[in-house]
Amino acid sequence: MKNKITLKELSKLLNVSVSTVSKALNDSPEISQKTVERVKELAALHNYRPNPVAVNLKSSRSGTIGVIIPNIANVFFAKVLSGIEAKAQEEGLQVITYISNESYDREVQIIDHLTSGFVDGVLLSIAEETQRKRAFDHIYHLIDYDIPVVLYDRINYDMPVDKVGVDDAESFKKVTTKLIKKGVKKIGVVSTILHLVNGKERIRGYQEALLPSMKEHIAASTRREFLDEKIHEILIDDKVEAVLCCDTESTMRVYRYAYEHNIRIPEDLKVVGFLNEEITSFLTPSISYIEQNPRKIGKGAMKLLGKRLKGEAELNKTTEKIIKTKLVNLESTTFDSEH
Amino acid sequence: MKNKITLKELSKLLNVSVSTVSKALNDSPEISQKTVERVKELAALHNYRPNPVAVNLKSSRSGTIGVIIPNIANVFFAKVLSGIEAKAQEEGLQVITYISNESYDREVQIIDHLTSGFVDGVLLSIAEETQRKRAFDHIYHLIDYDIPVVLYDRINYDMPVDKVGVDDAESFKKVTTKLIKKGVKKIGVVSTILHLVNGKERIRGYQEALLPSMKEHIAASTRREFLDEKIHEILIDDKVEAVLCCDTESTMRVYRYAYEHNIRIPEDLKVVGFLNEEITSFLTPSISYIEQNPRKIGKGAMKLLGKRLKGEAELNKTTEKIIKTKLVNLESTTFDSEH
DNA sequence: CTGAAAGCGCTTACAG
DNA sequence: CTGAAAGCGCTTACAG
Repeated sequence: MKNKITLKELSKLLNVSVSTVSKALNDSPEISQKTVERVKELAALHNYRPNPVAVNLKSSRSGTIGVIIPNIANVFFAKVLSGIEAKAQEEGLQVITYISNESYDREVQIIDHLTSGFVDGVLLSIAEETQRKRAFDHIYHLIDYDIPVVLYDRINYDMPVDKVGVDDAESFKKVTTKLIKKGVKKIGVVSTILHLVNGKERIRGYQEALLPSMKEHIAASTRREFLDEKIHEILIDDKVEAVLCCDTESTMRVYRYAYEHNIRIPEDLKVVGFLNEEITSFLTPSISYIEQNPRKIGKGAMKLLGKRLKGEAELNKTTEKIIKTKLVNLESTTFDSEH
Repeated sequence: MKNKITLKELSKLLNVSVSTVSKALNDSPEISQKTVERVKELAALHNYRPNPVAVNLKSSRSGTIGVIIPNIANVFFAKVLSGIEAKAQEEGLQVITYISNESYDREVQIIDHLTSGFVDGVLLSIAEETQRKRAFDHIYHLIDYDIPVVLYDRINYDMPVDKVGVDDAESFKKVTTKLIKKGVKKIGVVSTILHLVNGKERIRGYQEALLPSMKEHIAASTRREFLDEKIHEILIDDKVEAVLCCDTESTMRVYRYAYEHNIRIPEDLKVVGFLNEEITSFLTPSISYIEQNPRKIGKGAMKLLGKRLKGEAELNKTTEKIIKTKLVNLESTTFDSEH
C-alpha cells in the first residue's frame, strides 16, 4: 500500500491517455459512458485519490483557510474554532490553526507567513497586545495581498473587512436595565479587559443604561492586586448590590472575594458573569451569565469567508454580523428566565 | 499588490534563467556570488515568496500534519493543541485541525479524507465512541498507507505506532497511597469515563494501592441520574472520607453534591479532581487536583511525529512516552506540597 | 469520443 | 557559472 496510485499509472493500466482518465473521473461529457465506467471501476479498485497538492497547483487555490486564535485555552475561542471547523467541513475546506498567544510579534509572524499563499483566506481575532499597541499595519498588509480576511469576536475596528461579533454594548445595557427595573440601585462593573474593544463596549453599554441619578462603580485593572483593591472599593466601601463582570478573570475574582468576605450570592450581591457554561456549572452557588454562542460566531465567520472565496460577496462592501447574546438565569439569582 | 510574483517573472526582470533564480535563492554553490546578490535583492524588493503548493508538489510532501481532536471545548485538548502548534511551528510544519466530536463516524470520515495525501502525518486521540465500539480498522488503514501516526493521551491500545500519554494508573496509585499514609480509611472513586482506557487505568491504579483490608468504593456511570445515586451511596451510605474523581464531570458532580448536602470540603470529605487549573481556581473551597501537563503532551507527540517524518526514528520500533502527572495541593486540602 | 500538448510554480540532474 | 529540459500530478483548451 506504500505508494499512492497516480493518474498516469491508471492510464497505463487502462491503455488510455491520462487526459481521458482525468476527464472520466471528473464526469466530463466528452467521454463515453463505457470508458467512464471502466475508469471509475479501476480507480475504485485501487482506491485512487487525486493528489490534492497537484489539484491545488492547477487551480492556484490551496483549499485551506487560516484561523488565528489569540488563546486556545480560553473555552470561548475553542468553541469558536469548533464552529469554524464544522462550517469549513461543509464547504470542503481545510482549517490551518495558528495561535497568536495574544502576542503582537507572533501575530505579525503568522500573517507574514500567510502571505506566502498557504491559505485562501483568513479568520482573525486580534491579539491583546496588538490592540494595546494599536499597530495594525500587518493586517492591512494581508488585506493588500487580496487575501480575504474576516474578523471575529474582536471586531470593532475600522477595517475594510467582514466581521462577526457579539453585541457587547447591547448585552450589558440590557442586563443593567433589567437590574434597575428589579429595583437595584447600586450597580457596579468589574473588568480586566478595559484595553480590549469588547471590554470598552461592555462598559459603554452599562453606562448608557444607568439612570442620570445613578453613580458609576467601575473596578478595572489588568493586575490582580490592584483589581482586588478596586473590588474592595465597590463591594465594601460603595456597597453595590449587583456587579457585572466583563470577563472570566474578573468574574472569578469577584466570586472568590465574596466567598472570602462572607458576602452571600445572590442575597447580598447579584453577580452576572461573562463566562462559559462549563465554569458556571461548577460554581456553588451558581450565578447568572451572558452566553455568547461562540460556535455560532465561528460558523458565521466561516460562512462570510466562504462567500468571499466563492465570489458571492460584493467586492466593495463589507458585512458585519452581530450574534445576539443571551442572559442565562441560574438557580440562585433573581432574574426571570429568558427564552 | 494583487498578483504574487513568480520565479519566471523574476527571471525575466533579471535576464537570467528560471533555474538560475531558483538556485540563487536557495544559495546553491553553483551560482556566482554576484548573481546571488542581484537575485536576492530583486526578490526582496518584490517581496517574493516561493509558492508553497508548488514546492510541495515537487517534494511530494505537504508540509502539514493533521491533528484529530475528540473535543476541543475540553481545555485539556485545547492545551494539547497549543503544545502541538508550538512544536510544529518550530519544525516549520502547518497544523490542520480536525474535530471528531467523540464520534466514530466522523473519525472514520476524517481518516478517509486524510488518506488523500493532505498531510504527512497524523496526531490522533481516539474518539470515545470508537473506544466503545472497539472498531479500529480505519486507524490501521491509515497506518497501512504509511502515514505516520502518533497517538496522544488516549493511548493504551496495542497499535504499532508511537504514543504519548499520561501515567494514569500510576497517578491514582500514588494519590491513594498518600491518603492511606495520612490515615484515611475509606477511599472512593467517581468516574464517568469507565469505558475509556484512561478511566480504566486510573481505577486500576486506585485498586492496586488499596490495602487488602480496604473495601473498594466505586461510583461510576455515564448517566447523570445514575451517577448521583452512586455518589449518594459512597458519600452517604458508605461514608467515604476521601474521593478521587476520574474526570471533570465527576469532579463537578461530587462537588455539587457535597455543597447541596452540606458536606464540608475538606473537613468531611477530601476531594482530588482530575481537572484543569482554571476550573480549580474557581472552586470555593478549592480542592487538590492532578495536573496532566497537556501542553507537554502536545509537544511530545509533535516531537515524535517530527522524528518519524525526518526519518530519525527506527522503522520497526515504536516509542511510548509517558508524561508524569503532578499532584497539586490547594489551600483547603490536607496534602503536603509536592515539588 | 480520445489524446497530445501546454501549463500551474517550482527544483534539479545534466549539458555546455 | 548558466541554462535548457524534465518532471512533481493534475486539468483543460485544442486537434483529430
